[in-house]
Amino acid sequence: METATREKDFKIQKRKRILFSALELFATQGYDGTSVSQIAKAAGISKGLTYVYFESKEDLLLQIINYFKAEEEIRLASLYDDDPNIFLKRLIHDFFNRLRERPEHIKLVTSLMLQVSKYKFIQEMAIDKYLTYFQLMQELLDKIGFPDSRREAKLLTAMLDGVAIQFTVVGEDYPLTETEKYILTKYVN
Amino acid sequence: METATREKDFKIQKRKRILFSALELFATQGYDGTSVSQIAKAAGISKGLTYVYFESKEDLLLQIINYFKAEEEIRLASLYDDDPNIFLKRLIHDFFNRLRERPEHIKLVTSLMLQVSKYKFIQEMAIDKYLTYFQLMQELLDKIGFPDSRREAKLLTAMLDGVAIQFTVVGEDYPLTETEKYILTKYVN
Amino acid sequence: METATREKDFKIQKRKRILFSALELFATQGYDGTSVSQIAKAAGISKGLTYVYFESKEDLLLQIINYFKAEEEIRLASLYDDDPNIFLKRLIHDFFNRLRERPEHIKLVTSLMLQVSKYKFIQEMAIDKYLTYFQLMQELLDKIGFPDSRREAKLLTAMLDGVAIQFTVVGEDYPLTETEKYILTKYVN
Amino acid sequence: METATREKDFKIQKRKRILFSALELFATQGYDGTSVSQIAKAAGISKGLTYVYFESKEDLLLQIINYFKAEEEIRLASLYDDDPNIFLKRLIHDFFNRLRERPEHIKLVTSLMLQVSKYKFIQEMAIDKYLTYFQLMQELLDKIGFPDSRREAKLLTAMLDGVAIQFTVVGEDYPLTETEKYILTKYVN
DNA sequence: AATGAATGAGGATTCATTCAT
DNA sequence: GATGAATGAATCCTCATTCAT
Repeated sequence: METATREKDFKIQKRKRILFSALELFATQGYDGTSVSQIAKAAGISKGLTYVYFESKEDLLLQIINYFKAEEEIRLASLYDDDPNIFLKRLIHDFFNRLRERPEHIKLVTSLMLQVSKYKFIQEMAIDKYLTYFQLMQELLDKIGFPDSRREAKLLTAMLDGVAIQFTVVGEDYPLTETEKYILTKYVN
Repeated sequence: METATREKDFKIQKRKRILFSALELFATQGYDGTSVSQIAKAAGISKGLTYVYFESKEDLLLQIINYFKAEEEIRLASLYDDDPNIFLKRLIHDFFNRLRERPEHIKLVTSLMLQVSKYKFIQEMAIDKYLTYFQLMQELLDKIGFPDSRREAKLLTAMLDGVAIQFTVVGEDYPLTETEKYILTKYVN
Repeated sequence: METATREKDFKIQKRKRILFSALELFATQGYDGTSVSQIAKAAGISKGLTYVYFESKEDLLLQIINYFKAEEEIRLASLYDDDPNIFLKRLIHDFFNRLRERPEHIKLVTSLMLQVSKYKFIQEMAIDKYLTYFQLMQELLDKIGFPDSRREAKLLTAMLDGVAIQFTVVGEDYPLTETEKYILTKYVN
Repeated sequence: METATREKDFKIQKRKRILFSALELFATQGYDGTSVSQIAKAAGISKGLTYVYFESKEDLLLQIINYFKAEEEIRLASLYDDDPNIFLKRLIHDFFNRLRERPEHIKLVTSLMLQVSKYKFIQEMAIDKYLTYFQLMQELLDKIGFPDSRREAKLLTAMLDGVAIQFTVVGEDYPLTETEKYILTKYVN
């Protein structure tokens, strides 16, 4: 039993190595610009083994998206607070934090949103993500007392997406912290 | 003379057909996800002819970017007004208008910004575009009397980029006109 | 009539320009390594016009070979002398002279000899050339009084082909004149 | 261990099959006149596999040349003898032997010498080969007691190159053995 | 006569995927 | 489980040749 568990863990670790290698490469070179060989090499395994863990290159992308979804659910739960001001503040802070620490994640999701027609699961993910955040933001802004919460939520979510793009373009020079603070002063009491 | 001119026009038209076919495909499928054959077919010509008008697939992308640049220069000039309120209003209106009428243009530019490392000319274009708009917006907001024009310009430009992404995701359902009006009320007197 | 003649001359001149351009390029880059566009550009005409003067790329090669044959016939006639010593001396001198002045001609013929299987007319040319020179040399060496004229003719012709190759490899540094003299001392009284 | 070794051998064998297929085709059709597909088919493998063993078509040619170099070094060493007469005799005999048994090898090297400008490694090979043989021959002729060893070495090496060309042209009918004997009587005691 | 636009086959190369070991 | 050899379709691009002007 013990051994079986350790082996299973081992398998899960390897799966993750492949997944994250793919994630990083997809984010920097694009899905079509990345080959399975590159992914395997980055993960330190053979090309063939990739197909033991994932059905295809497309499946790899699907699983990355699934990973994003699962991670997001956990993240959202961990950020929750009854006080809408605190919750919103945390949401915004978390966005900037990920931009600092896992820029590839946000970069990849953002660019996938622009390739919505490639696969159906991309479109679903994109719409799902859009709706989730939009509704959440609206609710929070509403509770906080914004007069036009619906429109404001739209702007706020757009703003965050836009910051991700600008950060990608400008890189290190982009004043993430400053922008974060400025947005907070506008939306959070 | 007449004939020569007509022929030249014909050539220019064909060049544009190829350019726009490529533009549309690059915007929807990505640069790497689009083959030269697809471009040629969309333009109604043979694969080989593409290479009479453009040196390579990369050159095609470069020429699209050059076209964007030239078009933008003209557009900016035509939108200019001494009154910063009017100028800004026009800028914002024009952005939404293009989103309505030439969504591929904005989609492509936006997605290229996320692939900044692919070619040097993409990076240059991205940084150039970012700086140009940021500075212009800041100047206008400054004249209009915004207290923190620098930070506000950053938000405004980010917001517009973000709207483009959301419009791509949601499509027809996205309330472009409403969002435009709402942004105008916030930034223009 | 006058005009017609001049026009005909003009045509012949243009034909020659194409032929020589092809000859030079075939010699330096090889037949397969040379494109019809390159030939046309080198001749200062359009691609299409090439096909007015020559049926195909293959035909161009065939005509070059025909040109070589015709030129050779004239050359041989002009070198003829009743005295075998003088005739042989002239033959050898002429070979070295062409190597100095028209290295491409010899280079091309030599390399075609190594591609004998490509087209039948290449093989015919090669065998014809080989036999012609071999028989001529043998006859002369015989008259001069060489004991084993047949074998010696074989060596002498091989020697000349080999000098062409070595000259191609070494270039300017190769002592053409010295080698010529040395060969003459061995074979001509 | 056993299995691994056998597999490695298998790989080396396959590599050699590709190399020799290319060698033969390059020799008969020229480098530019030969496609990678043809090579693959001749080697009994798929086009794609060629690129597992060789980086490119150019690399294939380079490796052929490297193979020639290595083989030549071994050959020269095995032919060596303190007696210059014996050494020279063996050198000449070996040349004719290869012409009989591996005509493609000599044909390819000879035709590459005429395409010296194509790749730098061709030029290097050609000059290296020329100098090596020229110096070796001169030294031997010198020891044997030829009065003008330098010039004579030049002629002898040229002669051999020329014989290769003539053999290519004439084929089976060319009297290799007779020519070999005749050359030997002239240069070896 | 002369051009060069246009075509489609073919060339070198890459790549997702499979499979024997 | 793990490898990487092997395949063949697809990619970018070139080129001989044709044809409308």
